[in-house]
Amino acid sequence: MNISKVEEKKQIKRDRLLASAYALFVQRGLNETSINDIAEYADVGKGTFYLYFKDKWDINNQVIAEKARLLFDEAIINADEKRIDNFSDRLICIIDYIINSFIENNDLLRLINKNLSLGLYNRLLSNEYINIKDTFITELKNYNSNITNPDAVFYMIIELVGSTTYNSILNDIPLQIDEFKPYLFDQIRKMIN
Amino acid sequence: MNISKVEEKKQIKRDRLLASAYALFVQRGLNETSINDIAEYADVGKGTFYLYFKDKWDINNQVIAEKARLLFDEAIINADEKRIDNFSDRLICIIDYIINSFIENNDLLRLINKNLSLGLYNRLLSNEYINIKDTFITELKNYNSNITNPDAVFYMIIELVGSTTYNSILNDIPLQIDEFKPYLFDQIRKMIN
Amino acid sequence: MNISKVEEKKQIKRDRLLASAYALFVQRGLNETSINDIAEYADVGKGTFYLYFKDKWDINNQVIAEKARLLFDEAIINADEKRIDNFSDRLICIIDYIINSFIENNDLLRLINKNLSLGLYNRLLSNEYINIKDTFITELKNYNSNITNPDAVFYMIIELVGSTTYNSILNDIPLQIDEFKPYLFDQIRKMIN
Amino acid sequence: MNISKVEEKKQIKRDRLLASAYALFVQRGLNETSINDIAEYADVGKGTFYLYFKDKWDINNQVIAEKARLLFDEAIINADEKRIDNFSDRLICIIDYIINSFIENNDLLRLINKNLSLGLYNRLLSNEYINIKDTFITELKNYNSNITNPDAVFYMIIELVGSTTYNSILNDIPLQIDEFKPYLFDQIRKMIN
DNA sequence: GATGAATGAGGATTCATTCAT
DNA sequence: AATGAATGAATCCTCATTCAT
Repeated sequence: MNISKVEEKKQIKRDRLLASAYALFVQRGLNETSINDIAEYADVGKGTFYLYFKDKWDINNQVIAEKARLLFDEAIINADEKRIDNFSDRLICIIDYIINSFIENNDLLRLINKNLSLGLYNRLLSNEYINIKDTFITELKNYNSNITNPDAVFYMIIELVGSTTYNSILNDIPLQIDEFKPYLFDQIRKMIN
Repeated sequence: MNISKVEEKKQIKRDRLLASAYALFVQRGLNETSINDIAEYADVGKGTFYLYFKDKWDINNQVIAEKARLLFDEAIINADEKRIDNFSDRLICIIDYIINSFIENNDLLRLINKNLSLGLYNRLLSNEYINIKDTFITELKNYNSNITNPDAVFYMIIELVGSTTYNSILNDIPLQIDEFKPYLFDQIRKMIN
Repeated sequence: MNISKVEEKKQIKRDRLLASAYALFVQRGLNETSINDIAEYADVGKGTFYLYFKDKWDINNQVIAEKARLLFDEAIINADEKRIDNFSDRLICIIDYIINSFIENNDLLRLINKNLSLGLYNRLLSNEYINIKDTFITELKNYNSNITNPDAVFYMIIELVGSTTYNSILNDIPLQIDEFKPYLFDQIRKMIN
Repeated sequence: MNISKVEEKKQIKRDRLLASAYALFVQRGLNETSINDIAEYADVGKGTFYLYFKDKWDINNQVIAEKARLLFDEAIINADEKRIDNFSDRLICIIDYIINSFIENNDLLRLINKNLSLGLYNRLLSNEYINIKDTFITELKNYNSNITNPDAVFYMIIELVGSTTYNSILNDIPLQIDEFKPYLFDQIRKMIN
């Protein structure tokens, strides 16, 4: 069909721009990347950029959103495949998968960690496909009915993992990630028990 | 003496520039503030800026360092005055003081949170006057000899507090800071016990 | 017939583009209107514009020509209907009609006044349907055979009316148009007598 | 003196930019001249332009204002030197001087005629040094006390001269300027009598 | 004939940095 | 030491125009 062919081409351009932006943001950082750079690297006209994105921050958000969603999806699928019944084990499994992905892809860690704004962050956690937060909270309540505020627990886990793994993976602070993981997971188990 | 008078004048210029930078960074953010802006707001020649600072990032680090050190100092002095013997209570007291300062001064919270790079961060924790980290670790060991890695605990506490309070104070997420505090402090006590 | 239907459709597109250009030129001015704007406002593809017009200045001229011709035609028809025999009265009547139209439609006044180039101007005065200038000159000669150069008189009248009414209508300078008219008409009568 | 030397240098840059803008506007027109062009032609850094002018329209207005004022001043000085007592002769003398200047400098005519906005126009007529309009009106009243509205007469003369000479000088329409002058001056005399 | 995606030339503007005074 | 005029690289963004569908 004609229409789909045009749409397909558009999708390709858009994808090329996203990939280009990802590569450059990761390489040099957002501030040091110009729209010119992105278009050039994507082998696309400068004006084409503006057909798909408003500005640098727009494409940055979309890049992160896409990458982060992909990562979450994979982590959950992986946990599903392992058919772990116990909630706390399942949670650790998901977190472990994400941490391992970051270990293998430091650039992604850097990008997500540096640029995740609150708005984007919340959109990610409750997107149309998988409402991560609600699922977690429901499951946590079943698992441990003593917890007075599952919401608070959820956020503390997210923030604790997010902020500590960054320095552990990239700078071995306070410990190398492999050594740090036991302490982190131990802490998480304490939080939900 | 003449020399001291000159030194004094220089100090005044430097302080004016730091104050100006703080005001503008807080108001518009680092990216949207130019060196021209800083010099103008400080009522100082544009060239004068370069006599005291290398570039925008240099003055930014110095601004944050100064403000953060001041805050830590106050927090510790305050705890000292209260003569709390119990380690965990003392720790909570210090953290509470810092959180309360952030509640009263959201701009400072925003500035520190957004711009605290690892290098600066570590310099702050172990500056010449007060080695916060070492003091903490020594005291923690005395308090609970079962803890295998006090370093890891220290970092987890720092990161947990840093990342959760930001959203709690500014966006009431997951809860208003006053409601969130009990959960946070509870968590910290768990960590060191 | 098919052919006429196609022609009709083409005419509709062309008219839509002209109307769109008129609206936008009047609203924002020529410089601030892009071809994209015109096509979009006309609800027509961007490429379609180029099937009917060469560029912005082309459509601008056509817009003005159309609007101005319409105005002249109306003014003359109106004078004809009134069956005024006396030449000077008839002339004033025509001018008065045009001024009144401008009073009611300031946008048109602005558009014509700002963009009337000499070439366009002369084309208007001597278009295929009504040769305004020649008619005037012939009638003027009959009316007052003492006038040595009717051409010069014609131009002076045209220019005097054109330039003074603009500021009078839009800015009340030197007077409101209603107060200014007597002086202007008086002057015109002097010119042809 | 130091200060005056710096100020002098600044004045030179500003003048170079004005001269450059004049040359280019006259040559290619305002729309076809970029700020880059102006700076380059003035042999000045691109950024320097912005130290002295806001944008293209700003410098354009200043160019015209300067040139027009110069012209008026010259015309009046010239008339003063001739010591013509009779008001109508003096007026014609001034207008004649201006027209002759335009004949010798068509570029100036084009520039002023195309870009004289109302605001600028009024500022010119009543600048701090010579209030042309007020002087005219006072003198006209003395000359002919029968005139009911000298203001209206003044404007009509200005507009008539301005608009007819443009086409006469540049396009010989309706007549060459030398042939046209008698008709124009005759008309002006009629207006004030 | 109609469309609108793609392009890249071109223009406006900002700003870090230098340097003569 | 202090200044601020001068600079031009760098960047953003618009828009006329083309051309494949």
